[in-house]
Amino acid sequence: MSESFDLSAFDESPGAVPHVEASRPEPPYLAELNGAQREAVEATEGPVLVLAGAGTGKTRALTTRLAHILRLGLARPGEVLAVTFTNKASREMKGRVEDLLQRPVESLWLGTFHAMGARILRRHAELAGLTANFTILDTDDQIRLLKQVIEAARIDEKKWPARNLAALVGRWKDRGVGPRQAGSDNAGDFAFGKGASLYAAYQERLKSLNAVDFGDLLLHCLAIFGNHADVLAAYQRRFRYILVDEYQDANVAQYLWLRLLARAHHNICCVGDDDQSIYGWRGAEVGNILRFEKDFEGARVIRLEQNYRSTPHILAAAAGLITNNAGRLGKTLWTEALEGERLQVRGVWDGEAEARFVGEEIEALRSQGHSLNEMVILVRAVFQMREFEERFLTLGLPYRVVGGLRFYERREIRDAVAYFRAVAQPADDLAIERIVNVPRRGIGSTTVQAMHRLARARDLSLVQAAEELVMTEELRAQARRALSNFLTRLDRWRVEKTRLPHVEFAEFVLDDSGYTAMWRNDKSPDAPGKLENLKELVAAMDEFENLEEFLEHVSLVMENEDSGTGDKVNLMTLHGAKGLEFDTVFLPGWEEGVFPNQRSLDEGGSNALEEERRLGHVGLTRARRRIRLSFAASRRVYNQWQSSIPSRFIDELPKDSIEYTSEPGLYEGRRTRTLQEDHVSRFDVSERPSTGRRRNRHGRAATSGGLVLEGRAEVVDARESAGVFRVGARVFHQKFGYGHVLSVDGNRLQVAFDKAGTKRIIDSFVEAA
DNA sequence: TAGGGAATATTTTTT
DNA sequence: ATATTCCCTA
Repeated sequence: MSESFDLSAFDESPGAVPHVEASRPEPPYLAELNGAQREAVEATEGPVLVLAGAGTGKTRALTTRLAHILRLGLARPGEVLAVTFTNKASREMKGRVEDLLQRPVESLWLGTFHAMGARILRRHAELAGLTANFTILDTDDQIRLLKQVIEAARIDEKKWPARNLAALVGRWKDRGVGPRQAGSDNAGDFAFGKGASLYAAYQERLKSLNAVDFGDLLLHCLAIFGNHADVLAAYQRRFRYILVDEYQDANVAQYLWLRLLARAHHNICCVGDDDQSIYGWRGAEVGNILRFEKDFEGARVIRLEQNYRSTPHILAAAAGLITNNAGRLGKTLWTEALEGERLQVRGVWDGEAEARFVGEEIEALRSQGHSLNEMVILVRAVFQMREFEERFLTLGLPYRVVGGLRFYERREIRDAVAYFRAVAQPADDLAIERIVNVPRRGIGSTTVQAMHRLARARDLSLVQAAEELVMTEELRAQARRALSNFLTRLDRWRVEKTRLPHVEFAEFVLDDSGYTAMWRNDKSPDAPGKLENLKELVAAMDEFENLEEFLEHVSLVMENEDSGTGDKVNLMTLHGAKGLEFDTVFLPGWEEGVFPNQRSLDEGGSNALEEERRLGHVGLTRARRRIRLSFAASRRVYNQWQSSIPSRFIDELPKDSIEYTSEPGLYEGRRTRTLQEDHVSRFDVSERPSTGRRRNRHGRAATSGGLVLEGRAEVVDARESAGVFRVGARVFHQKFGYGHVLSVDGNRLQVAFDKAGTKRIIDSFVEAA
């Protein structure tokens, strides 16, 4: 990790590499591979493209290849570059390589594109106009900064929101387009063509803050490689072997980065699956995979098609779906597995019924001895998760949300990190701005604005400006005192940073600033959790050498903590599921508009539809044994009921591999006639007399009382039939937990919650406990 | 300056 | 419907 940059070190001849192991008999790991996998491992020299379908052992081939290269002594660990897209994937790869070699492997260049970009950039920061301790901004900081840039240009931020500009800049960066080239690029339709100049201004601001955003990690590398041939040459010589996972997800910037680095040795091996390209929206170019053979002459293409994961029915379903896409490289997955169950496709009335169905299925499987860890619910979008969470809570079914909001994105963590940044990096205005009045210390927006004005006028950092400001008469006495106190504190922290070990320093700053006290005094129900998270953050710091290393980790790697190790059902998005596998996969919400997602279709046309289909393909191929797919006839969106029609993707699944098990009554007795006929009319809500009433169900029905749903008794839940709660009744609330009713006034309850204090609640938000 | 209340957007996916 | 952000008043 801490090797210093030294050009001469790159030139060591491979003769220094020990060849002892090469003469040994065939390593045992090769025997475990099939022919194609083995070919992918042993073809170490020259460009190789491995087209690997889902479940064909692609990660195994890639990790074995890496281990093989090291074992044969073809390169030393420091001479291999292995890039992945996620931190998880790189952790896994490292672990598996070490398992194969049966020893720890250090100094490999193994990590995400962004982490590797950051590593290179830190060594040459000055070539990009930065210093080595530059800050990596996350999306949130980025948007706040862009907002300032927009306002500085006297553009109405309301008409031209910073997030739109962030998206535009992001797209430029994905394509490797710097602010200069952006001008000639016609995509600059932000604020009447001011996009490119705002982009330039933003880059200037970043430089003056000694900061970069995610895209810059690669873009700056590209610029350095372009302007400093010696630096590029050194890396080209260094990386004797390059391995790339999930190549179909590479954007243009990443592609250019790889192409430059691979130019000396051409020993590049990319593994990918064009059918699993699901990140087009953030700049991934399937085209990269298609042109590999052109870019690297004499490239060898190896196909991995034997699937070790799923049953034939599942593979048939996946194939049936994906063949509807045009322009594939084309692979045919096959398996030796036994036939297994057919896919269950179930139509339900609404989202609630869907959650109920999934819950029942899970409980049934569990009672047959299946582990919850082996079940997953894959949704298209996070908002779909809520219904399942609610259902699982009432059932008492343990679950974990994978992905959700990441640890680092939580407010308390961002605040704490901002404190550390403010101390460690004097020019980090964004960090200062974030914490200057958190907790409240009487430094309000008037004061901050004054700081900004002075900083801009004299080209100072915010802290420098503040230091000047307290010397003047500009602020009122009260504000001046407050600001001066803050500056004194900040100074003190800077001193402590050099004296204390970083963990103690962190504790000290959080306490001394009053930040922990702020949460301790906070009565809200999630305050204790925030304190927990802060503790966790500080504890996590222990694993790092110093504060700087920790800050790097936090911006690039920090993920949400493992949500427990127990036996739990998994809940995640389809995107989040890539690379994972489960015995049982639930695929809810296969309706037009939800999946394929309407917004996605609106933005991207037929390309987007194909990407949605690939997403479906990813979902289906996660399953080893069984799939339960469902769609609802109507769903509550915002506060309105919306009818929906089954996803066109359902029609694309081969009939022989499917079994329909829709809810009784849903098709008015015609449910054996199926989904292949015109489904629009079947789901036209106007045909369903109960619709109007259902619409009321979550609105006024509870108060008007006495509604009887003819023939639909099963959907009337306990809450309504019970009418009102009595004083003293135990109740449960989604957010506040358990409590008892203090008073009742129509549908309004006053509830004393065990943890969250006393609240006034509408009765429909609690349920009997 | 702080705090409450109104107005506003949110719901695609993320390194 | 809910969460955040913004604006106004005390």
